[in-house]
Amino acid sequence: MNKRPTISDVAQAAGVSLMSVSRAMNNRPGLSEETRKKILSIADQLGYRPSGVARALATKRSSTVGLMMPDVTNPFFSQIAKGAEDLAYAMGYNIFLVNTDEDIKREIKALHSLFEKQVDGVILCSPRLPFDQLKKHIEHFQFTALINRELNSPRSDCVTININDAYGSALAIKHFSNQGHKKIAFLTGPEESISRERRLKGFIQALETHSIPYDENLVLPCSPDTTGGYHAATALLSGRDDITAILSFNDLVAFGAIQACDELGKDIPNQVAVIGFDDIPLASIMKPKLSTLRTNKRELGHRAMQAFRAYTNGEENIIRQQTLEPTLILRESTLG
Amino acid sequence: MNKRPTISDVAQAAGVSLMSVSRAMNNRPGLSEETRKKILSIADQLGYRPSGVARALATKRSSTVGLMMPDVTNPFFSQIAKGAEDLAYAMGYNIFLVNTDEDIKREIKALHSLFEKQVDGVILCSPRLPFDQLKKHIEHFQFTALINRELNSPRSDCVTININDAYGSALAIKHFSNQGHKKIAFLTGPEESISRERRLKGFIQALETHSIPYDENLVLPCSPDTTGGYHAATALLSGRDDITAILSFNDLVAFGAIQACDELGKDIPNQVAVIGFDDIPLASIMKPKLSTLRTNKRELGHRAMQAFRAYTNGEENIIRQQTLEPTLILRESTLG
DNA sequence: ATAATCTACGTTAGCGCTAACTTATTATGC
DNA sequence: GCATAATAAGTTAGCGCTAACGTAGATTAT
Repeated sequence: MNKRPTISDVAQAAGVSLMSVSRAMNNRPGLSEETRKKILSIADQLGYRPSGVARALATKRSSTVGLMMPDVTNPFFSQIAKGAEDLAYAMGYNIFLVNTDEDIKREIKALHSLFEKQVDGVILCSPRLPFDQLKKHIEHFQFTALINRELNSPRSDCVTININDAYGSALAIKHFSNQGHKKIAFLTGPEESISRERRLKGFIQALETHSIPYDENLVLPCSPDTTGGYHAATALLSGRDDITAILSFNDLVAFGAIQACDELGKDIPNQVAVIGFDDIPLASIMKPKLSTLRTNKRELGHRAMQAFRAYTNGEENIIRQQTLEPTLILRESTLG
Repeated sequence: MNKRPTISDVAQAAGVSLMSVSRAMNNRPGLSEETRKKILSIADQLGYRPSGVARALATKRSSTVGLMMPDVTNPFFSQIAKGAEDLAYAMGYNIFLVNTDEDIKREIKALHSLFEKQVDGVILCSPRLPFDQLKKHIEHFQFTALINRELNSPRSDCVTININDAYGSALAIKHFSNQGHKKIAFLTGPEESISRERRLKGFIQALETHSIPYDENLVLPCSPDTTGGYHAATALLSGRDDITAILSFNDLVAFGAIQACDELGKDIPNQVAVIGFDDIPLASIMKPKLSTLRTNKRELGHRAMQAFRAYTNGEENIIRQQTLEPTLILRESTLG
């Protein structure tokens, strides 16, 4: 690795001042076409690329965005990452990816590290941080997009983008009810999850709407993966035949539940109907094909970056609270 | 957002010089415990966090690594990302994630942007770039880990980490052969893929080893997802019953192939046996549970960061060419 | 013809930090 | 008790870039 050429190397080679090179590289006015071309050609020859670090220090803009999420490995989040990165790429921004593993301590460290890196904005997916702390951190960043989390006090530099979780639950219960289900279980995902809370609220309310009595024994928390769904469903369904429908925190949990049903000899959908959440790519490949509440995950990431772009462009009418509506996709894991 | 406090703000508030603050923040010698504590407490009070940008400019180290991959959405790559990010986190590094969408132009732009951001090293997953260009880019970086790609000319600042693809194919063919299969198809994945090439080579050689004639009509490229597998398998299997085994480029392709078999009324594994590649989390959830060549994806990312750490620590004996061996996991999609 | 404006540059200072050197003070050796 | 060394600081310069301002010469206005 040779020494990296700097702007002065280019300036010297071209026989011009630093500023002329800077202007040429940034495509700014104040140069004749001739000089500009000469500088750019020499820069190219030398393999010169401006130092983003020096530029960031001088301009106080790093062209960098932080993306914090529990786990990229989870299809839900990797899709968000993709949606965000796609637009970031188009904007000439780079993305810092940080996983938190649902660990609050790690979340705090992640926020600190992003702050030190002087990102121009952050996208925080499902932050678990208590409200007060979260708020304090947000204040440090120039711009924040909160995915899957509300903010009670509106800020001009913070946008929230949420799935309408309660509505999703309602859609599922409505369908279950229409199909005549009375004993509907809910595998809720992790107890600290915000989505869980909202979905549970929607679940309970929808039951009421459809005059189905709420039985708290049918509501079980679980880890948000196949194992969690498997264990929870096994615990729930063993030795009883009255539960005929399961709403699951996400598709992975649903898969786990289906596996449990399988082992317990319960036919899906005839003995137990299952609805998932997310519609990950494999939902339509599984057997039975999974009925699920589809959410546009790419769109979540995309919207976050769009809001960031709007904010940095100084646009006025940024929608501070955005909600994406899930849609119920009926496949083979439900009746009808 | 208030103005971010700088090192001078802390120095002034503490009544010490800049260097004392710097030393305190970096935990360097040359300070009494008393002063150190005072400085740290004042820094904390002010909410001071050193500017990574300024530090990077001064030290020429950004504590940042670039991670380039075709698509985070693909479970194979997201696991690599996780493995890398985990160790990066432990090292106090941040990761720039860049997707290339298998697009060479985008790959080049990604490398440029990472170079501008002055990453301390890059991890390149399955780069599609022609060899000469790739080499030229690598020379610009202080350290490069190549995942899923070889480098003919060894460099002290470049490590390659590969799956033993040919061996994987061989394991699959051996098993198929032991089960009496004679007509074995291979859905190879994208034609430009390096893995495809290596697996195909292993496939052909293994056939020879087991005295099975090679029939190029049984080898079909496909996009590396369920759709690709579905279409390829449909094209391959329609109107013929002689093909009894399919090796698939990855698990998604295998799922697609299984779906195709399903629709063609072919029983798995009795009429057609299927082996995938990767062992993504859902492979053991699918019905039938997928037999597959497991590769430790987390380990790939982890090793890349380990090599980076070793390199930056100035360690001598870094293994420049690492190979991970796949293992054949037999489940329900194969006989036996 | 002279002032006013514009074009195409150049100069200077500073972004926030640290490496490398310098200085004052205290501890140690003989 | 005095030289020597160690400790705990401080000072200076510079990392590579750009914002802001400066300037010479050409162009336009009056």
